[in-house]
Amino acid sequence: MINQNIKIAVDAIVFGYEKGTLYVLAVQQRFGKLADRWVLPGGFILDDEPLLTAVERELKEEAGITVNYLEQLGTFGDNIKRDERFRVISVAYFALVNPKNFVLKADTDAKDAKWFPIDQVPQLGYDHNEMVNLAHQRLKNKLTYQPIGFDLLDQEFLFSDLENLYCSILERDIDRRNFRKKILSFGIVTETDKLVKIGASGRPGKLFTFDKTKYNQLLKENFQFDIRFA
Amino acid sequence: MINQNIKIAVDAIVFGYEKGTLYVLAVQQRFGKLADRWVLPGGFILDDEPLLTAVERELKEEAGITVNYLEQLGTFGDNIKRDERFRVISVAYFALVNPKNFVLKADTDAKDAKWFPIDQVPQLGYDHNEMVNLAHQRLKNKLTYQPIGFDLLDQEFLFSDLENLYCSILERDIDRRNFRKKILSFGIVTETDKLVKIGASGRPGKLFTFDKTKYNQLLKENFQFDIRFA
DNA sequence: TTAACTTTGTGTTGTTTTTACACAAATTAA
DNA sequence: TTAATTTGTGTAAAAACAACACAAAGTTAA
Repeated sequence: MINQNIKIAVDAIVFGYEKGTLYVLAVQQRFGKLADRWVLPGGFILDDEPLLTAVERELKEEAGITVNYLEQLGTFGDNIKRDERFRVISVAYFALVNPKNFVLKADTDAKDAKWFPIDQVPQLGYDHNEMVNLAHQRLKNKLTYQPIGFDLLDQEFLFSDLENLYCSILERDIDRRNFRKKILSFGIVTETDKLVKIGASGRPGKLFTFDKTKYNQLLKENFQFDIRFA
Repeated sequence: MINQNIKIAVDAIVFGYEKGTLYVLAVQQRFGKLADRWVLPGGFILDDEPLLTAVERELKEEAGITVNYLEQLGTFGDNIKRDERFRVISVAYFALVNPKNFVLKADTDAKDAKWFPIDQVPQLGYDHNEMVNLAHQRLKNKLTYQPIGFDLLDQEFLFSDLENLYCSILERDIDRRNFRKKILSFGIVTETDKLVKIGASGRPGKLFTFDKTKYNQLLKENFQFDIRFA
């Protein structure tokens, strides 16, 4: 008989983006050893609950959000002292959401839920800073070879929004003309006929949308999304 | 108090390569519900044992091997009926080894250990075929952006060995001249002064080695290994 | 109402990278 | 010695990338 005193949790690194800043979601613990401490949203899974379901449930419970994109990041379990009673192994998930779509609300276990700019994330409990770093890396990489940036934006966006998102997350300058040319060449972003003026001043721009159906179709024909430039 | 009746296991998808064929390691179970069934090497982790250590231990115990490359692949846990007594969540690891370096020997739990050509893997127990598929995909992808092919070859190899490895694993033709030019341009493969004749006939070729130190150094200078062509 | 400012939108050219392609040299087997 | 096999090498055309500037549409302030 196997004698194992280990419990399984899930945690989520949820990224949000707004006006040139990348944010990470953290919640403040209400109970336990680390009460008041900021940690990633997450918690123990139920015996009959799939991992993904558990993450979605916790995000709903602790912050009141439903994400646009969710994938497994990795499993962490060698920080054996998370709880005194047993070892905890945590499966971390990488998630993207548009913060505008939700008002954060801490429901049950969490005292508070809050967006932290990625460069101002406080010291989190457990090994959660490590998870954030890994997820941040994943985000940067993935942005260049998968069209996940759209999951951080409104459904309709200005080309400059997309460009700024890439600039700020990848932390480098991008040539506006080359960027636009490249993205449009893929044929997965379509122009609507809506003109819109956003900020204070300047020429109004057209709104664009990401055509997911087209993208999935192209994938079958061996299309490879790829944005990498100086 | 958390009441969770779940156990944690690790499993490894170990790839080996020899003469144009990619192999996966499987072991035959000796005990339990699935006795005689082929499965991936793996098993339950100990309470105080890091995940990586557990995989290495199982590989040693069940097949007598030590791998060249090992990284986490993903965590599987939604196939709730692996064991009747409890749910099992398994952290799968991706591993590479040069089969020539070992004679497989099934030690404790395993009745037998065997290399299966990737396209002749039998139906494995649990969700192990799914893991193999995911790992196979990972191998193909990773081969193009990380120099992991060398972990499947002898320390000294012919350029044609490397080329054949890429051809056969990626299942496509490669232009010999362009491939060589590209790889050599990275400066991470060095030519030894050894000439060697391998097969039956043909002009002897020089042996090459992968310069890992040089590679690590280049990484710090933002070098990006990348092999993708028609 | 005009001038200054801000943001969107658009093409071309030079440079680099990728692709396609063929033949001589060294060896073995017949 | 001839045929077969494998290694080793360069060039030219095509495609992709990088660099770059100015007009159009709107707002704000003098």
